[in-house]
Amino acid sequence: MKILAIDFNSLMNRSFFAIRHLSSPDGTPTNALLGFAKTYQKLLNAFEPDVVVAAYDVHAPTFRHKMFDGYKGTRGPTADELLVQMPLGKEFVTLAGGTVVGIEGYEADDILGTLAAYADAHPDDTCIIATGDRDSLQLASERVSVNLASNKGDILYTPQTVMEQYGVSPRQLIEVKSLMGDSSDNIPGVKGIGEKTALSLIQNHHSLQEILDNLDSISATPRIKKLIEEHREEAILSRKLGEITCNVPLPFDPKDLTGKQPDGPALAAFLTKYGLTSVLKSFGLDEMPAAPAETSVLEAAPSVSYTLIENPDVEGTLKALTELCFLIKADGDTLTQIDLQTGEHAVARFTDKLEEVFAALLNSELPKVTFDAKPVHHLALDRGLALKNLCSDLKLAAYLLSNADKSYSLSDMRGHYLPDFSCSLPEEDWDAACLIQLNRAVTSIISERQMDFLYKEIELPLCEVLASMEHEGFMIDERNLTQFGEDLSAQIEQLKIDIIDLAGVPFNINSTQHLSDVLFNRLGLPPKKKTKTGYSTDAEVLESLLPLHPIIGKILEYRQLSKLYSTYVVGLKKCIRPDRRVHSTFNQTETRTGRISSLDPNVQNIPVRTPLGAEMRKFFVAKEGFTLVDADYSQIELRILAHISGDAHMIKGFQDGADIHRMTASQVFHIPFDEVPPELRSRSKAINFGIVYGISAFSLAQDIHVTVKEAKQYIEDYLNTYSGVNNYMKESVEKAKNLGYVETMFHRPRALPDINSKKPALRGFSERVAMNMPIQGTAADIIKLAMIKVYRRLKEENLRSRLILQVHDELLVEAAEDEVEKVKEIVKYEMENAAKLSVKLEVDIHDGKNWYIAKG
DNA sequence: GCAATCACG
DNA sequence: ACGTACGTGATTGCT
Repeated sequence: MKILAIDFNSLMNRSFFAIRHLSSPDGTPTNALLGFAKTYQKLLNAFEPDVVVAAYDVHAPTFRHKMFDGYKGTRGPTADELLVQMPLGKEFVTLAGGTVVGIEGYEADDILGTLAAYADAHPDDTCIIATGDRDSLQLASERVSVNLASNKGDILYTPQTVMEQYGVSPRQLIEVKSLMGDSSDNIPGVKGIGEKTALSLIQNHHSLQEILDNLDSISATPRIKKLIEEHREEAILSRKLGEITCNVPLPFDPKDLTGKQPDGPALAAFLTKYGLTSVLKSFGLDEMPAAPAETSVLEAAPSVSYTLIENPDVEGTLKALTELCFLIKADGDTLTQIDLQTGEHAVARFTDKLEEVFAALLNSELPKVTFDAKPVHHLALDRGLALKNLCSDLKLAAYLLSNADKSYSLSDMRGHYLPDFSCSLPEEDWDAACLIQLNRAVTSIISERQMDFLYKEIELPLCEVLASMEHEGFMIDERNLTQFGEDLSAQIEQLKIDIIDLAGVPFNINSTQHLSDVLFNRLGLPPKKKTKTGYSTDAEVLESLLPLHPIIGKILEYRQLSKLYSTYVVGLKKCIRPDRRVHSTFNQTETRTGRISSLDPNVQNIPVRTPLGAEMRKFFVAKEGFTLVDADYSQIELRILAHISGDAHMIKGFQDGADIHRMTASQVFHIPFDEVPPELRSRSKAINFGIVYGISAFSLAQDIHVTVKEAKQYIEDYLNTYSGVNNYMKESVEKAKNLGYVETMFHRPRALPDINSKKPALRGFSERVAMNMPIQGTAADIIKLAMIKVYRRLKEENLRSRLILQVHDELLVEAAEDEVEKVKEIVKYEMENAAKLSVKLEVDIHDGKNWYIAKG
């Protein structure tokens, strides 16, 4: 049997960069697909294999890493344009009679290696490896040859040709690489040794091991010997990294592989759909009856002919569909228009009997696709309906794939994922006309990036939970809030009088410029730090000036009270609706880390840290007959750090210790747990926080009021104690530098375009983000999972209690009084079991009639 | 529309 | 030599 083993990613990648931008009429990029299909055809003709296996990577390097090998053009195509085509390439292989295989945790190389090893072990079998990557040359053997695609045409490598070109055997290429390294694969090698030196060393001494064993006697300059000695460990590591794995657990036994004929009609339809007529001909399918009349339309017209039907029969329209791709427009709660894409080139527009259409649409069991589902959930909630079986929300998809954007729109998405989309409808109708195609493109990319779970099991179901929380709202005790405001207002007036009296001149205390003039010019107080526009008057500066003048204390008090008054009393009152509740909006597509944000009003920053501020929470109350249940994760970010770094000391700390900051002080400073002085505990707490944020000695010093030198020493002691944490920090930054992004446990990515910047400030910032985002983001992923589980249980168990709020590590339920114990049990269980980590997740839970009490 | 400040995790 | 903690939103003043 002759096996043709294709490095799918490598050849798709090459085709993508080799062929100028092309796309099918619906705007789907097709250049990589076309190049790959042609290459595939060429390989079939050249080698006439019995079976074809296309192996793909199921690991991180699919995104950005290897992606940019060989990219030298001036235009900046994004990785997304290639990723969209990956599933299409796989579909092509399947239709053309090949077998597609990818294995979690392995790269395509390893699968090719395993197939090569199979051929090596079976005298009747041979294997041809088709790739664009020289790494695979090490696989060449008596019955395995490597067809390397290159700019000068393909070259077929056998052990003889490898020997002729490199002067070493294929297997020895691994030894060569252990010395020279490979920057694209992040294999270090020996710094200072390049290809020439590495080849000559291996030609003379055969293997890395031999060189290391006989370092004194080898034929090399003293400089080279010194380099090898210094980088001995890296070389040994590189030797391991550079060898392709040849024992991957394949999902099939190679001996069972049988040659399959192409599925002619389906292949013809596929190639036609994507406008690949030249490939159609080379497969001899251009005469096939399955090729529909569309061909001519596709090739002739730059814009595809679409139909838009107004107000067709709803039931009849839905009956013909397998998936509902729709957009709903509303003015407040009034429906104004519903668009439904009824085919790749057809849109139905409803403007009449909208309530009926809406109900029919929502009641349908079909999978649903839309852009921005939360408002649709609201429209449904207002009507006692539910949006079921939502399988894609393109706004959420856009956010997951690129969370750096300020806003998301279908038009931007077309520009990015379907760059040449065009159709015969007026441009204002394109949003409704592109849903099917856009959904296909983005869901492909989400799968390629291992983000299916994040998308389908976290963000999509969360959307309904957030809609419900917004719908429920939070009851405000307006009477007592107003009273509190009046008390504040009176105090503020008195403080104003006192301050102006002490200043000796009337001025606007709210103006930092006027205040700065009074403090630093008129009263002659010493300025501490500058802002862009002048001297700073922030709380830190004022506190340092406290002993110098009685006005300072008054200003600090004024600031605190006016913040409470303007933001939390006046601001909050503006948001109270007739149901006596505030209905915040929870934004699911805002943050770079995956957290949600809250606005109008922001219920995630209600005061709590100062005694007076915490009073505010007494006005956030449960309705009649209900109680608030408040649950918060204990130290979730540090627990996640312990888990993802695998640091043994920190994990042990969490297993033994009730008080992690004391535990840290004890472990870092070698003091018995019970004898840690308060000062060291408090410093350790600051270090723990700093570590999570991506620490710098300067900032830590400023935070805990020690010298930078001392802070540096603390960090050093900390990282020596928690060496696993130290390694995690280094690896995360290293990963960011290589891949251009970092990600959470659930594969939520964050791009870091400045990570390799020459500007120290930009680079430093990106490095800190690389350390922090996976931690903060994983915590966000986990609490989102907990919210979904709590929401579902409250619903399934027919409870009247409702989830009403999330504050990053805290959930709040408005619980019916007779359900409180049940609710506490559910919330605690679901939060603690939302994810399985190597340390326990612990939740503190309390209840009370208002938020102040429920906080515990 | 930005800068400064301060509220939260 | 350089400027520093990570992530948000609301208010106020000023250009």
